[in-house]
Amino acid sequence: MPRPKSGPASHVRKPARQSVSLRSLAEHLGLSQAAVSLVINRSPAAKSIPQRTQDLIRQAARELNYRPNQLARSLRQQRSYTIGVVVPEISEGYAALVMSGIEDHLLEEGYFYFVVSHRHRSELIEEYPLLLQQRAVEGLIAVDTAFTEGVQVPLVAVSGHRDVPGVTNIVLNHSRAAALALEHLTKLGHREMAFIKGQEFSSDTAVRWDSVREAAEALGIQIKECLVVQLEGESSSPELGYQVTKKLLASGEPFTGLFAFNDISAIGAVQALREAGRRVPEDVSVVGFDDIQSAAFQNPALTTVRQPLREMGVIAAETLLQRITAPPNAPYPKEIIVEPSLVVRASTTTAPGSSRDA
Amino acid sequence: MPRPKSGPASHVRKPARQSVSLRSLAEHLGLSQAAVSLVINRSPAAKSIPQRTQDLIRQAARELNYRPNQLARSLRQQRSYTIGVVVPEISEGYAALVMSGIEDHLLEEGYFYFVVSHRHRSELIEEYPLLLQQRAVEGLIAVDTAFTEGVQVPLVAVSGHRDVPGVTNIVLNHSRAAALALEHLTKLGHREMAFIKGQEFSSDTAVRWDSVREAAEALGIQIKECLVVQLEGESSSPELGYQVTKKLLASGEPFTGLFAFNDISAIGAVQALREAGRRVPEDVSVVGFDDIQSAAFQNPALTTVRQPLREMGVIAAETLLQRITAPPNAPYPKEIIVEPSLVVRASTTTAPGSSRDA
DNA sequence: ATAGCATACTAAACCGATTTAGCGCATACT
DNA sequence: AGTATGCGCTAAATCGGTTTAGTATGCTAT
Repeated sequence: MPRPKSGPASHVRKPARQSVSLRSLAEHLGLSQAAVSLVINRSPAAKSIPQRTQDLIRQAARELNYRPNQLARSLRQQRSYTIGVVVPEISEGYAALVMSGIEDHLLEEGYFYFVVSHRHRSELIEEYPLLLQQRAVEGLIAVDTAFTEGVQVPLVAVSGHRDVPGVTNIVLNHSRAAALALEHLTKLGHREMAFIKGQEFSSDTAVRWDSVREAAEALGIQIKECLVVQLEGESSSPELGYQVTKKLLASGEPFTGLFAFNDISAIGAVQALREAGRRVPEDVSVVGFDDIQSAAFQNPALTTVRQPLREMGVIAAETLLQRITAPPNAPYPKEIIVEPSLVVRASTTTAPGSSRDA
Repeated sequence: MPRPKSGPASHVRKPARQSVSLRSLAEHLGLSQAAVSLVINRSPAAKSIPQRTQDLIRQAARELNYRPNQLARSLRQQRSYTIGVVVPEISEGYAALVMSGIEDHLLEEGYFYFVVSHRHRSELIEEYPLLLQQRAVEGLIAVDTAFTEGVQVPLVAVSGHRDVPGVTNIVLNHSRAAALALEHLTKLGHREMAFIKGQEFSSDTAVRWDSVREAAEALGIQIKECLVVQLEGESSSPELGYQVTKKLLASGEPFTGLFAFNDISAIGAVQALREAGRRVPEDVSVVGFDDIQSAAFQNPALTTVRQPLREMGVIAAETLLQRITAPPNAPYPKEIIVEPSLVVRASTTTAPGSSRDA
């Protein structure tokens, strides 16, 4: 249970009182706490305090190395300058990239953030937003995670939520993403295509699959049921893609193109294909999704549909801070759509025999 | 400047007062705040309060969905149950693995943590520990980051610090790590070896290099200056390893084994070798370092010296919490050594011609 | 002379909890 | 009768700041 223990361990140590408090600083100066506080915060109310006194106060603060306690300040001001970030896991790949975008913007603006990962355990998904709000976060960013209720602060979701009032969704243009991948493969002459769907619990799975079907239809490609597999399990290792690709191969149904749910599974797929004696890309072209850092350094380098993950993190942070500082009933965006792009690398090429066919 | 703006934006919204406070709950019950607090926290002092009243209090708390404000609690108790984690960057690979270990243990124990990344900018390395302490963190974990001063709370460093009083270092047994790699290569018959050293700023660079030299000497291997290159630049992309390996190849000096500073650079190295027409592992065996998740899914799968990064994160968190709850002047470990292991995969094999030679 | 005003501050409330000392009453004991 | 003990609570201090209302003083204007 992730809950502060009321009486932890044997020795609860009383940490040394903060060395220099506002009170001690004020006493040192022979002034009131109020005066010191006003000056230090450059409050407009300090305008009647003469420059000389202000200088003395600031100098003393510097010399004694005074640093106001943020806990106290937050309590009084009802502003914590803190937000909560909820991710499925702190993985290589997806979450790390989004987080680095979030961090960039937040820290620049003077906010700090808590990170929690729920590893798809539903009791944690319920509990964490509450725990974070107890810690006075001013807003939440959910990465690929859907909350059902209990969120009273502004919430921005990076791919995950649907139409819940109060949340701003940052979503990829999935139609375009699917079209990019399938157009690329068809242009290369591929007709027999296999697909790896995402796990049931991943919020992108359904939308993405719908988009794939639409794009396929638009391009006149028929999707064969036996060439569709679905990732299972919570790990984020290529192992999952490896497993389902074996299934795909076992079906005996021929295919020359493979569109994976993400780069991680594409990497596993490549391995399985190779073990089965299929060369990538000569025999099978593989397209991944996300463009995580290591996609470019696979062998062969992975062709993939790029999600601007870092930017999505930045946008999430920006939007959240805007919502936090906006007046209570101000309108806010329900959805922000970001565009994918196709990154063509070495894992795709013309379909076997297609140059003759054409 | 990462510093809270005193008057941010135009509309500073006064967030809705916390819906139900201790005060309102107590009023609702017609009891004092003290009584309610004692019962809710299961304080021993509540023993004189009859069960019936306790039940009423707890029931009301549940019904009104009372959740104590942690800010207020922390201020009063001088315990924030919060720690700060400082990393060079929120990358795929190293930091992500360590962080996931840290998170695992911390959240289990009811602690939350702030993450900050400094991207090797020295003013941030100085500023962040102070900023975190202003936010009342009870301890710090520094990942591959050396603080010079200003840390007044327990500090645990995961590879990075040296001999500073007050810090617990979690360090890899570098001698053993170097020995593992070089013994493996020599057993495979390699004599001509190239090395990629870490960046100047990486705290592991120096120790690791010393260990490599010692191990080489012990094995009777001569290290040629022209076969030693050093990573440069702050990015954590394989690009860096790619660049320096080109230099290595340009020197014209022959080599059949390559020991890289980390997996990321090893991946770049493989790419450079392959572009130069050298097959891996047939012509050159490559050993990486770290065993990041994607190492296993490279092609060829990377042989590497594994650092137990996740475990190091767990140990760091455990040690830190122990130090936090220990009495003020209790002794604490200065150094905790963790053991590397060699993970043999497909990027190393017997040296060209060595089977005939033997 | 005195109202009016600016200057240079301070007192005290407040944020939302925790925690110590102690009060009033009933019962038990000496 | 007087004192001790236990019960069932409460008052009030406290954590370390922020912020509003106000006070004392001196000066100017009428």
